[in-house]
Amino acid sequence: MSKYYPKNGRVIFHVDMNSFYASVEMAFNPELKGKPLAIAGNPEERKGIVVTSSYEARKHGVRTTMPLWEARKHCPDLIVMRPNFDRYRTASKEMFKILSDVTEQIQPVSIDEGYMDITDCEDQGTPLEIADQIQRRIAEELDLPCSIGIAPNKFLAKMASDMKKPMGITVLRKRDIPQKLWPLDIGEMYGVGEKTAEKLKKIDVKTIGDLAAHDVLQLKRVLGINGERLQNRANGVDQRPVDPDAVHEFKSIGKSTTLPEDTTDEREVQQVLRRLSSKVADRMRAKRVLARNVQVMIRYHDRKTITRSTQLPEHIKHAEDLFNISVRLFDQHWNQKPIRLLGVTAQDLAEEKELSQQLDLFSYETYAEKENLYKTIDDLTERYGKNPFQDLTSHNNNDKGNVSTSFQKDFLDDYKK
DNA sequence: TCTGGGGTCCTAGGACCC
DNA sequence: TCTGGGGTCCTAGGACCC
Repeated sequence: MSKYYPKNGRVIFHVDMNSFYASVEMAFNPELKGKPLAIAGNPEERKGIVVTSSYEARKHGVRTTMPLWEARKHCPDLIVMRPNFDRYRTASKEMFKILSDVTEQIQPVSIDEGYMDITDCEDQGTPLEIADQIQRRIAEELDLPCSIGIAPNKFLAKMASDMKKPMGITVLRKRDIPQKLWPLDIGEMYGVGEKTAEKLKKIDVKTIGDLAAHDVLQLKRVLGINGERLQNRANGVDQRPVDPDAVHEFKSIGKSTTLPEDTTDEREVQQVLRRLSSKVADRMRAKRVLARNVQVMIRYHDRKTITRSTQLPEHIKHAEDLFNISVRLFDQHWNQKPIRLLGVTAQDLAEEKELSQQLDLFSYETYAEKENLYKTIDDLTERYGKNPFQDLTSHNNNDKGNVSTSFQKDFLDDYKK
């Protein structure tokens, strides 16, 4: 068995759920199986783009980020559903629970994929046997398909899981690279998007193999430090460890929304910023973090997007502080043109417990009060024509979408059937 | 009839300090 | 008389991923 576990190397899995949202809906309602299904936002609110689609829908040309009207043109029988994020989160947790029966060395990357380091799992079988067992359990217990890549590092595992879908298991060893990796179009490579692919094709790098063999100095001139890194990956070199803690280390928490219609109405903007601030604050509280930087995002009618941020003298956590600061940033930078999207993001986060000593001194006091930004609610009322915090409390209660607890139980019961 | 929302990482320039 | 160079912080924006 030990020959499958090289002494001086790692064995990394990349587990990738296949068309995850659509598959969860099919597990939830088996009548949807085999039908062309798309998960999409509401077109009435200008959010009607395809987030995920089933393989049947893809056969007809439906693609992720395609506007719904275009998807329907390709596939008139398309069944369209709004996303049910609570369902997806529940299914995701169950999926990672199955992975954690193999090893604790798991790094979730998103709701539907993660890396595993199974180097020390020799006692559980060969890598292929372990992958097969994981795939079978996820299929049998959750009724969900996944693909698994097996490789000596994260990059190769990621590329491998992409090679056979759905329900594939692909081994990509170093010696397989020339035959399996290098022929692929450069645009297929993880880390190479539209812009980078364009730049690379201009210097005659058309496949991953071309990248592997190209003059590194020219790559660095064209792509900066990323050129060298991408070339290393193309040669199968990637030292990044599987880091189970990475998922807890939040760098930012943001919330943004496309408005139902473009607006220049400052009152409306403030209402939206208030709602966004409140949601961000809710999530900060849930994760017990505070922020020392606030960023607003404004997207205009022509989709030109600006971000403006400010560093604060101390950490904040209250919705009204986020709101005050984002309104101030907005006022300072809005060019008076119609707005399509607004966003509020909390950055430079710190854990509450690490700040608790300082916090004890002023935890009941808001940053706005402390800095005398607005001395009283009356000042605010005067400024905005209305107390902007008035319905903040009721909003918090109404707007959590917290149907989940009993609902998740139902869903799990359904799964266990 | 276009093109969501959640993130991360990197770069580059200016301010400021030594 | 005629301006170096390194380091850090802050801000804005680009690119990428799912």
